[in-house]
Amino acid sequence: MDDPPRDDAELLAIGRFARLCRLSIKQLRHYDELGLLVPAWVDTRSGYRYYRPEQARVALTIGLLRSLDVPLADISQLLDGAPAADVLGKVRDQLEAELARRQQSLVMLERLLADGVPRSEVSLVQVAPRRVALVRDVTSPSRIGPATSACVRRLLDAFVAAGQVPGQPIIGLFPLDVTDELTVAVTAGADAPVAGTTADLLPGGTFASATHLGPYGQIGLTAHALLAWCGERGHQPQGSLREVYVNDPNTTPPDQLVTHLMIRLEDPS
Amino acid sequence: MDDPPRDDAELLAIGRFARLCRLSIKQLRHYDELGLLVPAWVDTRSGYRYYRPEQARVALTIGLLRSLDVPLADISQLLDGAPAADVLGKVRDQLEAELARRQQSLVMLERLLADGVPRSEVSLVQVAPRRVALVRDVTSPSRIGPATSACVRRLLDAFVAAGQVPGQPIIGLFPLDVTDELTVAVTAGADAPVAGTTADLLPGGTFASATHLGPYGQIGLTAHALLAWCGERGHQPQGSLREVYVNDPNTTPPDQLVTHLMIRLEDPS
DNA sequence: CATGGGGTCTCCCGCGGCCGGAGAGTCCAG
DNA sequence: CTGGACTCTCCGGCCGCGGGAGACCCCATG
Repeated sequence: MDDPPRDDAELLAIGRFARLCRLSIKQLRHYDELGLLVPAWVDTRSGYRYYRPEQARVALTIGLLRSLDVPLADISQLLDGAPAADVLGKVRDQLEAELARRQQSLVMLERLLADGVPRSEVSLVQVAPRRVALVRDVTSPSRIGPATSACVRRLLDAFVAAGQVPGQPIIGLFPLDVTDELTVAVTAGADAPVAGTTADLLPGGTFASATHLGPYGQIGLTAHALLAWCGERGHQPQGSLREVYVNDPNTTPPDQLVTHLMIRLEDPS
Repeated sequence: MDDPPRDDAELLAIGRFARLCRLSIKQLRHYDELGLLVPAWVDTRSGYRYYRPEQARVALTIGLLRSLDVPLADISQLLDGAPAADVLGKVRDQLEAELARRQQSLVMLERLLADGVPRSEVSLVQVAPRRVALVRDVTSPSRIGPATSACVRRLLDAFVAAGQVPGQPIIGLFPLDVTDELTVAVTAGADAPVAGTTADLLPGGTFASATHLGPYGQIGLTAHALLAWCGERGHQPQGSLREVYVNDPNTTPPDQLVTHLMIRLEDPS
């Protein structure tokens, strides 16, 4: 059992090794426990861990990757010989998504700081059912913006290719329960079917409606105000949130974009 | 004790209320426990929580702030009437710093993906002590880049104001143990004192040296290689990490910036 | 050869913001 | 009265350690 070191002079106790590779003793013990960085020799009697100086490179690499917030599980895979491109690529993609999300958060926070928590005016409107052409995509919460733009492009292209003209402003449909995977759809009025799109019927009924002024990235704030209004009155919103894009974002400055937000309320029956 | 509700019809059990304000039951219970959002009435016999529809606005506000990663403690302060500018301003600053850090991580990850974990060539050099003019600043790890640039500007301005010319390339000094607060310093050779700077003597001795090619933001990778080299050989680095800036970052593309990294090794005595 | 001081061990708790599940009790419609 | 849906509390888990308690160990002195 006892694995006698061939050359004691080379072995470092955990404290010296920790200083050498700028990790804490706690970290080294943790990495040992996980099998990530096992000491070159452990005294079975005292339990003391001893490291070889050559292990410093691995230790420093772990520290480097940790400073980039790479999870220990991924570092473990890397050290076990998994292809760096796969593991780090995945980590990079996650980091990129997270970064985009937090940048959105920052923008929202700025607006909250400037205007406070919004309390938009909400009105009740009656809407008739409407025949529409629909384009759909499944995406993650962080990709809502780009995914919606892409859908709008596909929708408009389909109208152009079919030689038709949208009958009403473009409307986006978004599920209310935002989980990690959601379906976005954009529609435009169309009495005849349009190739490359799905014909659909948007239900009518009583809707609560609020108007958002500003960039699309901050629609969440007005949506919050709208839902708060419904909640206060005990209305249970049904179906998707509708966003009616009044302006063309290509020709309108973001600060002046107008969007109507609408949510169907339960039937009063 | 039992607080009879004046109007039962208005009260919602936790499940309905959760659906109304798009929170999970677990979250609501947690917020109750923290005193963040206390049910309008709790049946003392069964323990059932009942909420009033008007509470939906607060609940949704909590959800909104949480979606921006605002910590519950800060939300709690806000709801207790703390000035939004203070609390949210602090949150925004933290988010901004975190964002900058992660963007650096992303850049580093990209380089790691392209080049793998670096293994720079390291050489031993003898360096003589040197008289320098020094400018110092205390900052956080995420602000190293800007803080160093600012120091360099101050240093050069001081030389200009004193009508002197730096004798050698500018050298940055950085502590090896990066905690949450660190002192950065930049120096340039100066035989005579320069007003607005501190006269200092950089110790000489044996140094391990590696050369970094590329943006300053990725110096950490070469520093890692240098420390790994030292560690493998059991050398205990001493004092600060020196960065010798060979080019002028204002006239050199980031990809072609050359920086010598040097770290003093312990005396062989 | 004892002593002391600094290293090191294991074990447990805590952080933040929940989620998942177990096992028991509650509510309400048929 | 029964059954199914709802709700309760309590416990454990996540991730990557940090802090601290209490016990043991190692080595350089006297």
